[in-house]
Amino acid sequence: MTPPTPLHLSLAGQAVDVLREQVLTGEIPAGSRVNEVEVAHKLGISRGPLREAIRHLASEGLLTLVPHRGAFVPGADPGDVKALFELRTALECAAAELAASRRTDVDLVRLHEVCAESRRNYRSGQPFPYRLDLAFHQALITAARSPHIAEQVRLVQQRVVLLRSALEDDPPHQHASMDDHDELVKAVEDGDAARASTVMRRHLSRVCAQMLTSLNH
Amino acid sequence: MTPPTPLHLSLAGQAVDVLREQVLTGEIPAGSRVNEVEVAHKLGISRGPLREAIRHLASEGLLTLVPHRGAFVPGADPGDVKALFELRTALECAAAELAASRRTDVDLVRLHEVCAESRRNYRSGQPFPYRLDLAFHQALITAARSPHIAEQVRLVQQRVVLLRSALEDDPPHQHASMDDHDELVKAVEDGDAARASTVMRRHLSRVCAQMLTSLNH
DNA sequence: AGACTGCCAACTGTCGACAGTTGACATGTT
DNA sequence: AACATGTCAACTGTCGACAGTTGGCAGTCT
Repeated sequence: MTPPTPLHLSLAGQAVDVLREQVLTGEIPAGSRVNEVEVAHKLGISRGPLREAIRHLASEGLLTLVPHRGAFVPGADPGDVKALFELRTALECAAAELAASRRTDVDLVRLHEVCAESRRNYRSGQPFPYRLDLAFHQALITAARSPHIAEQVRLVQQRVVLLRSALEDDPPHQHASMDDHDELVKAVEDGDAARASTVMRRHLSRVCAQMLTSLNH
Repeated sequence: MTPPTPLHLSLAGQAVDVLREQVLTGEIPAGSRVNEVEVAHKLGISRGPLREAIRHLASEGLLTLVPHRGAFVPGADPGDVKALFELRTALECAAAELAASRRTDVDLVRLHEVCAESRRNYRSGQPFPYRLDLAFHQALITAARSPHIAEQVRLVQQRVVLLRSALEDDPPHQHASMDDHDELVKAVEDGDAARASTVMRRHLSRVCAQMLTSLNH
């Protein structure tokens, strides 16, 4: 059924997926080094494709390259966290504004859906899975309909996930986040771009502060 | 004088610089393909480092990769230009806000310097070099002191330069841009973040509209 | 004439091997 | 003992060659 379609991704592409997963889940812990021959052998490929995969992940900020030394999983530096959240705030506030002026009905349905699932999860007493938080922000940038902003948001959120994996998971303040999310959906629903941006900024500033305190134990 | 320092960048790094230059200046025209063996031979290197260079430029948006076909210099699509400027606006408005609240005296000196040179150039009757426009925006993001935002702005501006190289250069509206720049400096000097953001948004919206008209001849 | 089929050259994807550099350990010196 | 120097294994940077895929062209059939 896929005769001409190269169903099999290139080896480099596959390696990117596998490595990204391992880095984001902390399977390859922060600070550790990626040995080319070792990993290539483990993946059953040669060093060429693996190198391309490593460079790709480095361009996404998931690895840091040191000439003649190799690739390392970056750790969490408080100063860098603040700078990263400045970028995230710039991107997601803009996304919130655009979403407020461009959202369709299906976007709103999706946003309400995610919020409802969060509430359900909260009442069940279970810990707040980051999955739901990501789903919310994902739904928002979808509503913004700005492909370049969406791509950058994806990259930044990925780096935030990496930072979180380096933290001993403090359960996120689900209640505060849920309230922020609800308020955001309301602003987007009303088409109030300015309010959406303001709420997003407050939300992210709260999340950032929380991560910084987690960093100092 | 640089005994341990690997003064010579890696071959891949050198190739990145050379290729970036050739792509941005239009020496490799939009739509054309980059033949690996041919270019590698021309640069006197092997295909390995060249491939890494190509992938790197692709991650910067300066090349588009097609599996089993190779790398192409992307052309200018009006819809994409709008989306790109949405990203640029998000980033540079945030930078303008931050600059207004963080700028030091040396930042202000630099900003005034660039504006003054623009006025001098204008009075001399010469065409407005994009160099001065880039210098202004560069000075602004320096004043913002947000490394991640700065990096992303650099990448976006690079793509704008690529778009411009694909256009038959219409001289930019220097007068309007100069006024915008002056107004921006004033807002930054006053520490008025909201105003800086507003002016930047208007400025970029103007520049974007101008590029779109240039696209339709 | 037009459409389909099978071949072919060109190019990308991948591999294994060689060369140069780095950090660490061992040895010698003050 | 602390420091400087020499040596070495491990790893990255680079290269040339092979295999698989793509798009185009010639030839054939309707």
